[in-house]
Amino acid sequence: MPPYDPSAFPPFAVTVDLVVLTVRRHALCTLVVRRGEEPYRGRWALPGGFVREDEDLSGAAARELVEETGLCAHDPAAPPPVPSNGAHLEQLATYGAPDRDPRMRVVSVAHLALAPDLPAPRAGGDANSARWAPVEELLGEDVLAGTAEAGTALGAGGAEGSGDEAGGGGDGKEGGPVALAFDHARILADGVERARSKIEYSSLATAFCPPEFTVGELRRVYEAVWGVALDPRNFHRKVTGTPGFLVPAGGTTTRQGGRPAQLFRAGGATLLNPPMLRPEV
Amino acid sequence: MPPYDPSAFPPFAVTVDLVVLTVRRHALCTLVVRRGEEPYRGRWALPGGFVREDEDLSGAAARELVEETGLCAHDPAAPPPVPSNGAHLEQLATYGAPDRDPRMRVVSVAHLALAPDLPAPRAGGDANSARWAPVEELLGEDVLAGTAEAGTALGAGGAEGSGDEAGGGGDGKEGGPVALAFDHARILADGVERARSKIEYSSLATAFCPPEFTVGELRRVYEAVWGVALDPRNFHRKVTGTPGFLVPAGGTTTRQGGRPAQLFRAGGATLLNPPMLRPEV
DNA sequence: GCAAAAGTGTTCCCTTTACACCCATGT
DNA sequence: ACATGGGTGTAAAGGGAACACTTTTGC
Repeated sequence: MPPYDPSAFPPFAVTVDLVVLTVRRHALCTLVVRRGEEPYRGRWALPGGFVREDEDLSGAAARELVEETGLCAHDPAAPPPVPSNGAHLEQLATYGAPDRDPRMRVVSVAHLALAPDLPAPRAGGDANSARWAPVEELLGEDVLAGTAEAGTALGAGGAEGSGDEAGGGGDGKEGGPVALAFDHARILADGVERARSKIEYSSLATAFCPPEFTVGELRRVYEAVWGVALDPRNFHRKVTGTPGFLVPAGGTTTRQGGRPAQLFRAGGATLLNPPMLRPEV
Repeated sequence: MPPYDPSAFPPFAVTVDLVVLTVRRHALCTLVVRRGEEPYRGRWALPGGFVREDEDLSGAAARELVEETGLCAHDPAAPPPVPSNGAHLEQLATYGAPDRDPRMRVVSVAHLALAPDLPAPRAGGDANSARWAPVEELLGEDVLAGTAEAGTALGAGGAEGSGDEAGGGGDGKEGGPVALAFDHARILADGVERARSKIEYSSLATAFCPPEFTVGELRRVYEAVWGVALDPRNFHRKVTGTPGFLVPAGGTTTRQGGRPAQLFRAGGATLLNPPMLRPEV
């Protein structure tokens, strides 16, 4: 290791970028903000910002998350003072290619946040400069589920919510798949992949749900994130039979129509054993 | 996002640290180097160094790995020019607490490398300033396998290699578990945990083996990394029955004693499906 | 012959899967 | 009545754990 001479190492800017995922209208969505400056002015980007002098990395990520969404994140590795309101936050990966930002050398520590469906994004003052975008749109995921059949089970093509939302689809600049700024498409893809694999063996899928939820709602989270259709009967048996995954909350709800469903809260277990199995292909 | 004013963000030093793991004498070991300067002068630390101005993060990690071990790493995400000789290299996590280095603000992007057993570490010139240390020693892992029974299945207590090695055990300064410099114990623990879980569902365990190896040698890798004893018969059936995991290399060897064993090479598969199951408790 | 490591066959059991069937509500 | 989603029962198929048994070397 070379000696630590303050003039012997190149200075870097360090930022945190956030992949904030949620499930809206049966589709996996991520929070993007419109860039106001060059480069990539007008393009969508992941929210993020500089790490401050006195701040650790997860602290910076939690601060950005609050600023962008109002969510108080729960980072299992963070010290107690951070209040939790259900959102999950974890470090994803770090991106530092020399040319990833044309202006200077920037190393970005990306974080992954999972949140329940929120009313509407509140950007820094400007309302239409932030939106929840389906990841399928941003990544051009024709391969989201492999086959066309799975496409009928979920997403914009399904029967449940094709009505457009104000400010949602018609997003101005680009037509077709929207290209994210910088290397943010790569970061988003890595975050989505992490979420997809992590709900297999952990109870993290509950982070997409409100505090109380039904088995059916949890199943629809898995279906949206994985892009598959799951057998409701076997899913019910599986999740209720895994100790510590779900605890009954007492009430029932009929908000999905049909027979009233039991309400559950997330149990204490974080690791699922045996794991949920993601269908092949 | 605030505007990019070069004077508006605090400058950071960015380093890469390496968790280089290997299996020696049936124990999981990591490469540590003796620090020559303050702070932590004389203490063991993970190898690492500054990221250069024109270098990306995986490039810096690969360079450090060559400098410390002579290994040419294979990073699946890296561009072609990097030659592979069997070692595996991947990004682990990034550590950036404001006080992790008392002298300045340093963000370290830790990488995990898995290597076959090497003759001897070659530090930057100095021979006894680098060594392979059993992770058990560095982490005080009484909980390595949970029960005492598993301890008999492997490690220094086993029957196969209790003879001491020159320069190995008696390491000077500290008595008992050696405390690593900085937050390197945390980084090492994260790297070990990553390796332990990743060999479950990927073919990465072969990165600990020489180019040609037997099923028994591969099994001893799993036993050393997990700290458990595995049934040789079921293990054999499992790995030879997983398509793409192993391909016959043609010859046999008797270097382990007993009946000659078939030699294999790592197959093309990187993901194991179904995964290897780590015994509970 | 005996010890040691490599392989094969077989049995038991648990999980997953597929699907028939019943339950409780809204319209 | 009927559509919709919630929940239970059950039988077939697949994979893992445990272990008896055979094979091939060195001493």
